[in-house]
Amino acid sequence: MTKNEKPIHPRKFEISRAAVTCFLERGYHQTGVRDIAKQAGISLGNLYNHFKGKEAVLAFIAEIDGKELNGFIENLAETADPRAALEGFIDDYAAYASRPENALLGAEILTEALRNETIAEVFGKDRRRMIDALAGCLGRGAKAGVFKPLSDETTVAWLILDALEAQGLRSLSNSAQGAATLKNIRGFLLGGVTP
Amino acid sequence: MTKNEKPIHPRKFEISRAAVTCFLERGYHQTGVRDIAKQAGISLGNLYNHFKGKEAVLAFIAEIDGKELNGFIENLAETADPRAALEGFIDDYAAYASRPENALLGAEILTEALRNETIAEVFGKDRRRMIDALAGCLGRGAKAGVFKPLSDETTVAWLILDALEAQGLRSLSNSAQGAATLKNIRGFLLGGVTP
DNA sequence: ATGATATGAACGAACGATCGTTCATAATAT
DNA sequence: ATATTATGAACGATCGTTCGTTCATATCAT
Repeated sequence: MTKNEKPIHPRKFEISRAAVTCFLERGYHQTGVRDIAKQAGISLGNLYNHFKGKEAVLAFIAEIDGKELNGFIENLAETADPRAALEGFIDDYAAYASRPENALLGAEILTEALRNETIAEVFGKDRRRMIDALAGCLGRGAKAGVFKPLSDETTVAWLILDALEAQGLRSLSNSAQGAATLKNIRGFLLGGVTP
Repeated sequence: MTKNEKPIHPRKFEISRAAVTCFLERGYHQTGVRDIAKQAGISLGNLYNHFKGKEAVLAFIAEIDGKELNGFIENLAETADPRAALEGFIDDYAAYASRPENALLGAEILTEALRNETIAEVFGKDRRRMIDALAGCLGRGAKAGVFKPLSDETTVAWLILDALEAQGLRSLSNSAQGAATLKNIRGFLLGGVTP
């Protein structure tokens, strides 16, 4: 299934990178296809040779973005010590979520996903996998006795993700004292799972 | 300051209610002024007799929305027992945040606030007041010994708000088992502040 | 090697629709 | 009569998309 697809044209990535730049600057709906083409340095018509339309560009971006989560998923699954895995995840994902591109683009994709089923599907897929990996880590930790038993690991996993992402979004305007705040969030979350 | 302003024309509220309906259905940027006027049952031109423009409509909505938080703020400030205040807040705000109008409109306003300074200001004001009230509640509780001392009450206040709002947003697509999930969130949050 | 044919990337004019806003004017109320 | 409230045509701009076309390169037959 991974080999019978023809390789993706490099231009497609160039266009999607240009689109990201535009979406970050002005937002998805405020960005026109002409803006993307201009930013990519190509013609309007050529953009449509690589993408079915504007929505397809966002879907492609969301897909790439989703794949970026694989690193987190692997770390959660492969780190033997659940506590080390969780602490590592919190730090790494906090750093990821507070990078302006990720924070802004994530918000953009999330709000679009609220009304766009296509985007919702692409967006939700890897995200769901990450929640499962995080919940799995919590479950293993509870079984090993390093975490307190939780009645619903998935809910706590979402809560952790929510806290980190919301903080990342907030750090856009409050660029100061992000590190101190993160330390407090980390402390609260870890305190909540420690027996 | 509250009396030297002329009373707000009832039509203005009608228009803003119509706009809310449209924004919920299609989103802010996807909604045209004609949509709002039609939904309100008035002419296009007349809308501009009551609002300076489209953005002013959203700002008005954000302002009204912000005032809706006053009830929560008062409860947090006036309830003598900090624990009762916090528990009441979690339940009430969870119910508030999971109502589709509030969840969707909140997301809409938040993303717009990311790039629109006018909206950001209107949106952030009462929100900041609520965080302060919540943090104050946590502080009083810690002093009274019913909560554990927190190194930064404001950060925990944001975390509580984030968890409830994100869950509200999630309940839009996952309309089932919202009550059970909320109970788990509540448990985790309360566990985190209990000595 | 040479010419014929096929491929697909690139272009930008043009389309119809819709956008937010303005404005001259009509209706209504005081 | 004088404001106030209402109307919808009209404006210029921009929207996402389609279209016919060009052109360099690749494939193939001879």
